[in-house]
Parts: sequence; structure tokens; C-alpha cells
Amino acid sequence: MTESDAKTGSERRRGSGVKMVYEVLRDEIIDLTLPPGSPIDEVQLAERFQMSRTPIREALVRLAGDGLIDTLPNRSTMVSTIDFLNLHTFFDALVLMYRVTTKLAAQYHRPEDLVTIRAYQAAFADAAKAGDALAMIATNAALHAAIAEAARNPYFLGLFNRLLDEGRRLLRLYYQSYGDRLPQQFVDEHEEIIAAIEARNADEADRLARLHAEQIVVQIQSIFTRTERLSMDV
Amino acid sequence: MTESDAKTGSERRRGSGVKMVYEVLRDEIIDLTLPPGSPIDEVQLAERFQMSRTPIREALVRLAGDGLIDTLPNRSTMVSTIDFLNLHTFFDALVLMYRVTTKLAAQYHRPEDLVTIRAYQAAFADAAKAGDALAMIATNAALHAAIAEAARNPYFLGLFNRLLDEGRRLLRLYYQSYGDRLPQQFVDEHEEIIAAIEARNADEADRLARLHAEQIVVQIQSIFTRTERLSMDV
DNA sequence: TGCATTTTATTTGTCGACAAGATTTCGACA
DNA sequence: TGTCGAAATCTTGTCGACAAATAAAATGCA
Repeated sequence: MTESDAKTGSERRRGSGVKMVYEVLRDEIIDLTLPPGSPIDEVQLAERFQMSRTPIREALVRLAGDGLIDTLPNRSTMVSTIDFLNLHTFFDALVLMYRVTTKLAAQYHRPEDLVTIRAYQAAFADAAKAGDALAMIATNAALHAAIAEAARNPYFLGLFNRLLDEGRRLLRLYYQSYGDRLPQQFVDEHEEIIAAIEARNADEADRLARLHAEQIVVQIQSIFTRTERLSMDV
Repeated sequence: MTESDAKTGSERRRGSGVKMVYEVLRDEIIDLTLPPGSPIDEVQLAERFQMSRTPIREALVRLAGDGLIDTLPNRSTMVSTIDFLNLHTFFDALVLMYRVTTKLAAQYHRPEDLVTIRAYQAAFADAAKAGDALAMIATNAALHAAIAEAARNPYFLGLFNRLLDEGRRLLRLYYQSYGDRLPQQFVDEHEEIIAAIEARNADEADRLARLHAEQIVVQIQSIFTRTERLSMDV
């Protein structure tokens, strides 16, 4: 937060400003550098990125469209809070998107998709071996996003990416508790899923994705029940 | 297009400008007043709505987020085209959202939801009886959006509303062919679905929604095969 | 001291203008 | 007459400034 993002000296290309601001803020929201509820000040961001408020505002409008920030008209704007009371709706959507993207990937994937997928799976396995929970969260999301890309359905992909972003925020909140015996199980489940996709076995891919997703949901829920006495005032 | 939307004389409230522009353009895109591929000119819109380009641009950014317009950086922006080559991805998503929102509505609806749902069903029945295809398209979307509201899942609701909007554009393209014997069948199917929701029979609601959705998809596809020799250059 | 009201200050929404990028028009030359 | 390149035009992206709406502070009054 204290360091400057200003591109001192070098001229930016026209139109790259909003994209950069959007991506930087998006990353900071997802990795909780900007925790839920953080106030978003336009002039402060304008100073930080060394540009006028106009491109800043455009980036904020896009982030609001993604549901990552909430805007109170004429009042303040802040990073979206996490609605713990309705987490089940999130889990419902997440499980279904896990299933449908995996199933469709089994049907529509192309050979080159598997290269990308396997690369993320390897990265996930490394993170699991190293016990790096933050890397596991990021690579797990990237892996499933890659599978969703192979499913070739832009509608499901859009919703799924949004859910994966929200899931990353959720897991970061409690990543301390995320290093049990389960990582190796997740690696194995990923292997099975990828094998089913490669074999173009849609039903098996669906079945495995469902088990995997429900496994993850249970894991997240157990984290919450274990830590529910801690700070829920987010 | 020729008439003016300018609120001559009356002062607009601060912040209402973007909302109004967004909603007006959204409606015009959905009902094909602005057909796919139409160029969007910011200064022209600024003149039409009697405001500066800034709020116009904000509305356009939001519309782009909804996928209703496409923006070529530093170049033109236009109403999104309809991708006929990948319609199956749209149908896949539409059927699944029909199913899941109906099923969840059976589980989570409240008594007041049924009032709204039945009101739209009555409007749909009237439109079907009158043979008003345009009204049928609009009220059918409103009915299913109301069911999705009762499902109380914001993630599914967001995707579903987007799909319903796209479906309305699709049907308007060919609404001339939409007045066969099927309307009464749709009315009956709606009745069955609503009954299943009221009975909180989730499995039956899912089954009926699936049949209903696939019925509609087949109907749309048959329209396309009948008219495929006509203008596909949209 | 406590509450209501006015005043100040902060932040957002809007505006008009300018500049960069891209398209089109025009003209030179083969 | 056709093609390439330069000038003009048009559209978008960005800027600094102003105004409205809200929040905070200060003042008056009981």
C-alpha cells in the first residue's frame, strides 16, 4: 500500500491506464491486500496511479460490475463484504459450476487445453508438497479456470471465474488452517478429474468433479466451524 | 431514435443520469431497437440525453460488463452481435439455469413470491391468448426471472438474467414465426411448474423445468432451421 | 451538559476542453 | 487509372475544474 505504482518517467499507452488499475485493484481485493470493507478513495487512487480520476472511476465501475466493490450513491465506495449468512448460495453455485465446467471440458476440450491444465496441476502439486497454502489457493483456482476454458462455454466461464475469485477471498481469510492432510487428496482428485477429461468420459468427470467440489466445500465449512469464535466482524 | 429523451426544463437528480441512460439503452438493445452491430456514438448519445459524455461513458462501461455491447479500444463500440455458431453454449447455460432456479425456488420460495409469479403467469396467459408474440417473450422472461428471485441465489440470478436478456434478443429476431399452437402448451407447462414450486417438490420442479426449457430450445432451433436461408448476416 | 441547527469540509458526479489514436479523404506519383 | 503516402477529420481517452450531495464540525440554545 505504501509503495507507489506510478510509472515515473515512462509514458503510458492510451487506454492502458484503466486496465492496469482494474487488474491491480482486482488482485489486491482477491488477495485481501484490500480487505472486505476497505474504503475506496478515488483521489487517493488517482494520486497513487498518477492519473486523473476519470480512468480510476471507470476501473471502479467495472469492479462494481464484477461484484468486487460496493458503491453507495453519492456516498462512499468500499470493497465488498463477505456475506457469511448466505454462504450456502455460494457453495451451491460453486459446486454446480465445478461440475458443469468439468463435464463440458470432457466433451469439448482440445489437446492443447490439457497442456495448460497439466501445467497448473503440476504447480498445485508443488504448492501442496511445499505446504504453501497461498500458492495452493491460487493454483487451484487457476487449474479449474483452465478446465472451464476448455469447456468452451463463455456463460459458465464468466460465472465460474467470479465464484473462484470469491472463493479465493474466502480461503485467504483462513489460510492458516488450510494445511492439513488433505492437500495430497486434492492432488489425487485432480489427477482423476484430468484423466476423465482426457478420456472424454463426461459422466465420470461430472461425478468426480461433484465429489471434489463437495470435498472442498466441506473443508471450507469445517474451517469456519473451527474458527467461528474468531473475528467474524468482517 | 428520432424522438428526444431530453428532460427539457426539469432538473435531473444527481446520479440518476447514468442509471437512466443504462436502462434506456439496455431496453433498446434487448428489444432490438438497437439491432446487433449498431454503432454506438458517445457524442450522439450525449446530445440525445442532454448530458455530457462522462455519464454516457459510465453507462456504456456497465453495458459492456453485461455483455450487451462490445468495445474496440480506441476504435468504435457497437451493440453485441449474436454468435449463431455457438448457440449451443447459450442453450446449455439456459437449460441449466432454468432447471436450477426452478428447483431452488421450490425449496426457498416465500409465500409472497408466488403472488408475483402468478401475476406474470397471468400476463403470459393473456399474451398467449391474444397471440401477442412480443408480450409473450417479455412476460415469459419476467416470469422466469421472478422464479429465479424466489430461488434466492444471487449468483444464479445474475447469470440467468443475462441469459434471459440474450434470449429475448434472439426471439425478437424471429418473433414473426413464434405464433403457432405452442403458446397454450407453454401456459400449461408454466402452471405445472408453479404448482411444483408451491408444493415444494424440488425434484418435480427440476424435471418440469428441464422439459420446459428443452421445449423452448427446440422451438427456437426449429425457428432457425426454418429461416436459416434468410438474413443471417446480423 | 445535551440536543438541534447551521456552517464547514470532504467526496462524488458532471462538465467542457484537449490530445492521442485511428479512419477517411485527398493528392502526388508511377 | 491505380497505389502509396500525407493531411484532415472523426472518435475515443484523459484531464482539471466546478457543483451537488453527504458527512463532519461548530455554534446556538435550553
